[in-house]
This record gives sequence, structure tokens and C-alpha cells, in this order.
Amino acid sequence: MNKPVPNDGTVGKALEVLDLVASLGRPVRFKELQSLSDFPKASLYRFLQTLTNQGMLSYEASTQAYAPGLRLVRLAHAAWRQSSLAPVARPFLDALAQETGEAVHLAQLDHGHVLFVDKRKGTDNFDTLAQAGKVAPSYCTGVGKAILAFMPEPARDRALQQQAFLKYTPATHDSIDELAADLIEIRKNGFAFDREEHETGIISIAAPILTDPDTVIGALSIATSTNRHSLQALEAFRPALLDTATQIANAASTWQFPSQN
Amino acid sequence: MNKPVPNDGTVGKALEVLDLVASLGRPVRFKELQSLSDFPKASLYRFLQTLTNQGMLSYEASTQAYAPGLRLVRLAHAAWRQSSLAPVARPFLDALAQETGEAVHLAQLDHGHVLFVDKRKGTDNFDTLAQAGKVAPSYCTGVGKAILAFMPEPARDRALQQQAFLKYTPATHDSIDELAADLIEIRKNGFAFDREEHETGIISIAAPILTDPDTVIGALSIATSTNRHSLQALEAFRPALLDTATQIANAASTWQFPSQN
DNA sequence: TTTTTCGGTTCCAAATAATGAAACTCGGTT
DNA sequence: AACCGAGTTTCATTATTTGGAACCGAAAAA
Repeated sequence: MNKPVPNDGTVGKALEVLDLVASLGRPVRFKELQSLSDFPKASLYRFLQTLTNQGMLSYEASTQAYAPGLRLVRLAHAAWRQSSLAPVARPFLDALAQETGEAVHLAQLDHGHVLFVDKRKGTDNFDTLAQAGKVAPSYCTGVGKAILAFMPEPARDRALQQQAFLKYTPATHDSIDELAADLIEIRKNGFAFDREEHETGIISIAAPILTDPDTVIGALSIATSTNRHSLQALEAFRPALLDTATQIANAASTWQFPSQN
Repeated sequence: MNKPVPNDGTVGKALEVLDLVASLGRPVRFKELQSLSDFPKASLYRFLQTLTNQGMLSYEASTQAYAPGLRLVRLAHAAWRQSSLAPVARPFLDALAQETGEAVHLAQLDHGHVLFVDKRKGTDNFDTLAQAGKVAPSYCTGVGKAILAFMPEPARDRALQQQAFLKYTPATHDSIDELAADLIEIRKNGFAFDREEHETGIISIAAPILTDPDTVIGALSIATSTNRHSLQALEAFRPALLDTATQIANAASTWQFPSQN
């Protein structure tokens, strides 16, 4: 049923194991992994060995538990720095967060899911992986819908294919059709609302980041809780939000990779 | 016959390629990678295909350039969250940064190098180019030396093996012996100074984070520039620094992985 | 104490995937 | 029109992965 796996040989399998360990979100023992994957004992064991050797996983002997390794942090640092969006957007996020005093999120699409690549939280602003790197579904978040609405049809359909359409809150769209209607609206308006669709009490206004010929490279949102602001109040941020989005788009499209190391 | 690196099979080779791309710090074309690695054309090509497929690399068709992929950011998020040090230390870093008004860094050792896992900016944000995920040599940084000084002999020797001993500044230790003397001193004092050994104008005071039976799990530092403070001035922060280090150690050793997702 | 159980680890012949020299494609040059 | 070179594909050979089964060691049960 859930095996649309385009096989990438040994490497693909090893990364599948890595993903599994990461997805559990806590250190795991061999036995548990074995029950969760359908690799035979010996194969799974060797994958774990290899990944641990390589620093992609860490292994604590005392508890015999595996967890994602530090090498990932190092690699991700490189990924983040080289992404054409996140580093460029940094100063603009700072400015927007400053100006609005609200939480600002920057996201991209990764395998059909929303990946937050940077955040600003009201007053304290530093970038750590605690905040960046988080994933969320695309069909029920402001940033997700903003991106989907402006994607070319085929890519969007592929992304939608990967959605589970869980009903997180009463407001969550639970069918493609309902979502499609919202997306048309969003495309017309140029921005998206998250009406407590992912988490009760959390709302946001989001704008796509569009470079030259209608290509979305990500989205930007201002999020708040319902007991601070209403949707109407959020809409007051729209001009600033859209303005920042186009500024980021301009900066990103003219951006050349910096030469300094 | 000749095995220059302890090879982990195909997965190891693929990760080697991944590291190569990440280490260049900018998008790279096929040709360049080919010249830098000794894999034959076809093999290298297939590794890149696989890694790209898997989202570990991203490939921009217009420039035909490879860069580290977003999947890494997602995975690193998991790594960071699950690490027993970084998430636990967060509130303590906040407090120390608040109290001292200086830049605070938290680091761990990864393959003999210092990996910064979190940081707080000082009140004025002078450019410590240490962001989370950044790596630096261990023999010429405060945190690095603090960790080395408290490591068990064999592990330390292995770590020192991996050092290049480049002379970054006039103050950099350029021999193992010189470093060893410093380490003994550090072990005696319980804290380390970085006397502009990595970057001219940047100094720091660092303390190891030690859990129960003399095991270092990382280090903590307060860094500043020479035109703000002298080493003597930095030493004033010592009590606060050491106190924070032991608090983090306690928190980390009694820490159980949180159940919440 | 002795036995059993159960994670975790290692073995090895068969199955499979990786290898890489060479051939091919396709834009852009000469 | 022939050439060039980066990038891509092919395919017979070779090396690696595979996984059932056996093994090990510590802790639980008898």
C-alpha cells in the first residue's frame, strides 16, 4: 500500500533507516527499529552500524539506543547557508518581526511538507535548529497553502498526493475539493489565512515568495494566537507582509552565492 | 588492498560525496566535483543522482549545480532536539547571556572538531561567526580546549590525531607539546582561555560540562572582542560560567527524553 | 546453581547491486 | 559542417549486499 518507493539502492535504504530513527523523535533501541521496519535483522543491524560509523547516527552504549547524529547538524548548517532563500531573507525577517512585534515564519516545501527554515519570535531573535527544521503539513498551514496556491499544477498535484488530510482541528480542510476552493481564493488574493486549521487558537496570515516567472520559492507568515489578535487584526499586517515577501523575492533572485568562506 | 579510509561500503562513499558538496560551501557543478573526488565519472554521477533523489542534495537545473538539500535541515532538527545537551542547556544559556550581556556559545566535539550547537548573541552583535552547526578546530578554541582537557586519554589522542595544527594567528599553539601544556593548566584550573588563538581580536573563557564520573559532554564559553574586554575582565565571568556549566551538567545527567512529540 | 529466554551480533553462500570504460547526446564553437 | 566538451547512458564484469541461521552473553526463570 504505502510502498511507492523509488529504490535508490543501498543508499536509499540506509537513509530510510536514518529517517526512521529521526522520525521517532527519541533514542530507540534495536528491537524497536526492527519491529518498525521490514528489513531483516542482519541488514538493519548493518545499516545502523554504517550510519553510526559515519556519524549520521549516534549510539549510546549504556542504553543501547540510537539517535540522530551530530554530523547532521554540521551538514544542515551547510544546507541552510547555501539555500538561496533562508540566508537572504534573514535581515528582512528581522525587520518584519521588529516592525510588527509578532512571530514571523519562513518556510519552504520539502517532499510535499512545509519545512520551517527560519523563525523570529516576538522579541528574542536568534537562529537555532530548535526552531528551524521543523516540519508541518502543507494543506493546513498558512505558509503551506500560500506555496501550494502558486505552484504549477503538476508539481502541486504531486505534493497533494503526499498529504494525509488528517483533521487536526474542526477548521481543517478534510478534502482536496475544500482545499482547492481555498487555494483559488488565495491565488486571487495573493495571500493566505490559517484559520486555526492546524492548531486551535493559532492563526496566521501568509504570503508566497514569488520570483520572476511565477515561481514560488517559499512563503512567509505572521502568526499569532486568537487571544491576542483576530483575523481582521492580522489583515492589518498584510501590506508589510506582502512588501517583505517581494523584497525577499528580489533579493533572492539577484543573489549570487557569497565568495567568503 | 589499499584502504585509505575505513570504508563503509556504498553508503560511506555516497556520504563522502555529500560531505564534499557541503564542504565547498557553494553550489557546485558536476565537473568540479569530478576533479575533486577520485570516483570515476559514472559512479560519481550515480551518487549525485541518488542523493538528489533522496533530498540530501538539491540540484538546480538552470545552473546545473548541486547544493546540500533541505532534507538535511529536517534531519538535523531531529538530531538537535534529541541530543541530551543542547535542548537541556537552552534556558541556562538564556540566563547566562542575560546576566553577562556577552555572547555565549555551547559546543560539542564531533570527529575531533568543535561543533557549535547553540549560541546567544551579546548585547551588541559583533560578528562571532559561530552559528549553530558551525564547526571549528578544537585545539585553538576555548570550548575545544576545555573539552580536550577533560577527555579520557585515548579518546583525546584520537581527537588530536585529526587536528591539522594550522597557525591561524600568532597566538595559535602550533605543536602538540605546546597544546598539552595548556591542557594540563586548563585541567588544573577547571576552565580555559582562548587568547586570540583562532581569530585575532576574539577571546573567550570556556568551561567544560562534566557529568558524573569525569565525562565531558561539551563546553560552554563566553566570548568577546579584545576592544571590549581584556582576559582579566573575562575572568570576572568565571563564577557565573562555572556555575552555569554545573547546572547544565546536572540537568543533562538527570534528563529523560520528553514524551511529548 | 542450572536452565531458559531474549536482545544483540556474526557467518557465509546466493542474489543483487555497484562499477567504470566506452559510447552517446546535445548545445554551443570554430 | 565538423568539432568540442560537459553531461548522460550502456552493459558485461566484479564486488557488495543480503538474510536465514547460528552464535553469544547477560539477565530472568526454574
